[in-house]
Amino acid sequence: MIRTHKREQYALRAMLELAKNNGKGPTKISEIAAAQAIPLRFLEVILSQLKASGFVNSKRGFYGGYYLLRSPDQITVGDILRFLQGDEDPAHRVSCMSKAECPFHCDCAFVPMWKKLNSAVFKIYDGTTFQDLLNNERLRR
Amino acid sequence: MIRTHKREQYALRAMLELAKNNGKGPTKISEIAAAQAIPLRFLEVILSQLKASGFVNSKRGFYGGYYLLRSPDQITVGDILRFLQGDEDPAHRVSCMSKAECPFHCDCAFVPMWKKLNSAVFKIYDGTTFQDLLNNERLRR
DNA sequence: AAGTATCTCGACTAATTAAGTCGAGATAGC
DNA sequence: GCTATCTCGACTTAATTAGTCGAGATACTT
Repeated sequence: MIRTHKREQYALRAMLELAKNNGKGPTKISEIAAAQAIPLRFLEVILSQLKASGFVNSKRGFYGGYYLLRSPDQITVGDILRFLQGDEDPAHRVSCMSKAECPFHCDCAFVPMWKKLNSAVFKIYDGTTFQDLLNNERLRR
Repeated sequence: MIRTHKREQYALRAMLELAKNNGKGPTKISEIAAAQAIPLRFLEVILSQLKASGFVNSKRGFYGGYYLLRSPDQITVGDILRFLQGDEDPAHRVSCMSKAECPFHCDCAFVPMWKKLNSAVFKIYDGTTFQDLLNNERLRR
C-alpha cells in the first residue's frame, strides 16, 4: 500500500550509513553494501545516481568512497525520496493525480483524498532528518 | 511513492459507482465498467473478489448485478484497501516492516518513521467514507 | 612510473509483479 | 427453454523493478 521500492530502501540505508560516518572521510561502496546488506553492484548504480542530488559526493582511488555534502540534520528522507522520484510535478507522486493515469483527468471524487494523503506523507518524510534516524539507532542500544 | 495499483483504483471506483446507485437495485458489471473506464473482464475478477469482503453482494441473471450491503457512510476506503491487501499483519502494509523484507528484522532506525507513516495514511483512509466521496462529486457540479 | 583499489558509465539480463484475457459453467428471470 | 448476467480458475501478456557485467577513469601508494 505504501510500498517503497528496494531501490529507495537501499538509497535511504546508504545515506544513513554515510551519515554515521560523516566527518570521518569517504566511505567505500563495499563497506556500505556490507553494513546494510545491499547488493554491491546495484548499490554502485544507486549511489552514482544520488550524486546528482547534491547531497553526496564521491572520490575515486585508494582512499575513495562516498561522503555527505551537508550534515545529517540538514538532509531529510523527503529530500532523497523526492530526488529519486525525479518527477518535477509533485502530483505524480500520488495515485490518480497524474493526468496520464487518470481517465477522468484528475477531476474525480478521489482527488481531495489523494491530496490529503500526499501532504500527510510528505510532512513525515520532510520532518525526518538523517540525524533523527541516527538518534533512533542510538536509542536502540 | 504512494502508488496504488490499478486494481485498487478500480476497486475503489467500482465501490463508488455502487454507492452512487445504492438503493436502486443491482448494478451490472458492464455498467460499472463503462461508467468508470475499467476493463470489463478485469473488473469481473475484482468485484468477485470484493464479495468476500462482506461489503458487497451480487445477484445473477437478467436483473443481476452488484450492490452494497451497507450504506455508503458505513464503508470507508480503508475497509476496502485493507481487505484487498489481505494480509492479516498490519505491519506488512508498510515497507520494511515485514520480517521477510527487512534484513535487520524490523529492528532498524527507520521503523519509527514507517510506523508514523502507516498510522497517518490509515487515519486518512479510514476517515474517508464512500458517502464523503459522493459528496465530493456533488460539490464538483 | 607501475600497480592497485576505488569509483564511473552504459548497456544488458533476470526476476517479479501487475494487468488483463479467456472459455466454460451456474443461476435468475422472462 | 432462452438469454443476460455473474462465477471460477487458469492462462497470457505487459510492465516494472532488481540486479549484473565489462571496460574505463582516477587517485593514491610505493
